[in-house]
Amino acid sequence: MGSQLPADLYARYLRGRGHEVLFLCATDEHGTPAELAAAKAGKPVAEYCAEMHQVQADIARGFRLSFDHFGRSSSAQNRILTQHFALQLAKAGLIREVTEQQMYSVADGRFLPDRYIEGTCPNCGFESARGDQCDNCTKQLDPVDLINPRSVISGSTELELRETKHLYLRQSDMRAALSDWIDSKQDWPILTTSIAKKWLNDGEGLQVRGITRDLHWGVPAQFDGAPWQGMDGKVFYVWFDAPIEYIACAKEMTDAQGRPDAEWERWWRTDKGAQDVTYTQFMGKDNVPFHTLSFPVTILGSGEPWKLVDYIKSFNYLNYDGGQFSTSRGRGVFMDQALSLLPPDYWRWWLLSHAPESADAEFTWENFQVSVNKDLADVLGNLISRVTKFCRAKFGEVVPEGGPALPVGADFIADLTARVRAYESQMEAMEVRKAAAELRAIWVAGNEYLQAAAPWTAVKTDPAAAASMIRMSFNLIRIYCILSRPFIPDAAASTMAALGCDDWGWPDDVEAALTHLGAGHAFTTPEVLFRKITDEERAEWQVRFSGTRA
RNA sequence: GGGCCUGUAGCUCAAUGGUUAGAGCAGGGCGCUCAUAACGCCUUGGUUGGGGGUUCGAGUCCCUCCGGGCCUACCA
Repeated sequence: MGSQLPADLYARYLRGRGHEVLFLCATDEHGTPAELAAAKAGKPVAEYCAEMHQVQADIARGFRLSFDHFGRSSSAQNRILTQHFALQLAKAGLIREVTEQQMYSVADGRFLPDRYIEGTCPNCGFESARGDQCDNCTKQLDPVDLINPRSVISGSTELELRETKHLYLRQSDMRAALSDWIDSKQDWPILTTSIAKKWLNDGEGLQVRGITRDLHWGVPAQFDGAPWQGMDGKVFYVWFDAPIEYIACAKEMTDAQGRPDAEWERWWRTDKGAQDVTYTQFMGKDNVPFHTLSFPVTILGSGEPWKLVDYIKSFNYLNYDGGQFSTSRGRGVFMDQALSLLPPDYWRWWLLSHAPESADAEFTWENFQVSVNKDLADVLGNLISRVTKFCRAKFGEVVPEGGPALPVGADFIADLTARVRAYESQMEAMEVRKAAAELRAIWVAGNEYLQAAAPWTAVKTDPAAAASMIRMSFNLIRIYCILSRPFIPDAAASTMAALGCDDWGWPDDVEAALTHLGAGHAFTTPEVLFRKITDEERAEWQVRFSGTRA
């Protein structure tokens, strides 16, 4: 959710500005964790993943994520495309077969990744050291170093080294091309490029990497036309097939709609219309290496004209009240629970205005309460309330007529225009926090205006002047709906509906937009747009989601 | 161990090497009465983690120490 919300914000903004947008997201369904979770739930892995996808889809809908398609990496489209890329990479000489020894758990009937093996650290004697590293003394380990090794999955000590064959991607052959490409991206976030450069240059540089695993669940690595033999029962590594799903996802969409391949290819093939596409990816920092290096190797190495990413926006982590979110400990409020407490706009606003762009961010209930109550209820919600209720009381539920067309001077319009342009700049730069701050300042400007104009005073002596002020205030609210829609789509839509308007045209010309709704236009006075979070609720939630110390 | 990020007001965060380090919230004062006990104006508050250096000038660059975080290639 941390990176999906900013992606949704950006997609909605671009649509609002009239751009054609294809916003894709998918569940990554392969890998050891998915297999184990399914086994734990006592379900076939395919069934389990289908259920999980549905859960994620419901959450996405609940948060109003405006995906054009929400795909699955286990789709037939992705299987075909993943195998296609593997074949292309093999033809380009970028894949090699390696036979190696790996730990096999007889009881579990599977090879175990290093992390799934525990034992006593030969260095410090810590009894729960993992196969890759000891959490106690931080020493790097190899599973064969462990004393009394056992499977994390079953606890079985019946482990043995077995020979197994895997495909390796010769990423190192592409090092120079990747390095040039990364260096050309001067405007990427430091977080993105620093992670990429670290992997490119550290130690011996970018290394040949295994792209298959000994699993039952995944895209089969052995298929018709595969130039390698003896890979039965092997699947591609999740991080080989998952990014390819970005592409396959578009085909899932057009297939589902019964539309031709040309319609997804124009987004993805630079020889079929994608040369004017701007491709932006949003992700948490843990995913950066796969998007800056391994996926580009797949794309570039294929020798085919696939669209390469133009901008990668990466985020740090969101922590919960002094520590990490923890599913097992019930620490933290999770996305499905969040929606049962409050509507999506409340969460969107907080999560976006506090997006962990420069450093890890922290969620606290106090901070959340203050943000929602102050920004949404007091500044924006109350502004809409005071304008509509004043109008209803003095002029009825129509935009009033009379007075000057615009009751403000050029300086007011210039100032508001400057703020709108600044907001656009921040949104285009994907500076999420700064955009939120600018939007809030634009809301505040509405309250400042009302205070200075004081239509409640003017109405006593010069009703026409007051009418003009209120008329402009309605138009200000309409502008706020348009500007705010990427952040708080539900509130924007309900307010726009209350205004009896469905023209979401972007206020390129702020002055013109301030007279868009004319006298006589009927409206309905909206109910409380954002209710406040009470101290009692906050206290209760704080306790409910504090978790149990393990 | 190595690499990267980070440390700025009570809290959350800003500040292309360039006036006196700024916002929001919290605190204090005043105003307003249309509004969701809301809004507006003014205001208190800083040895920019410590120390050293470069520079006409350092929150920003360099060194060092301290604290927090991430990564280190079979977790994904």
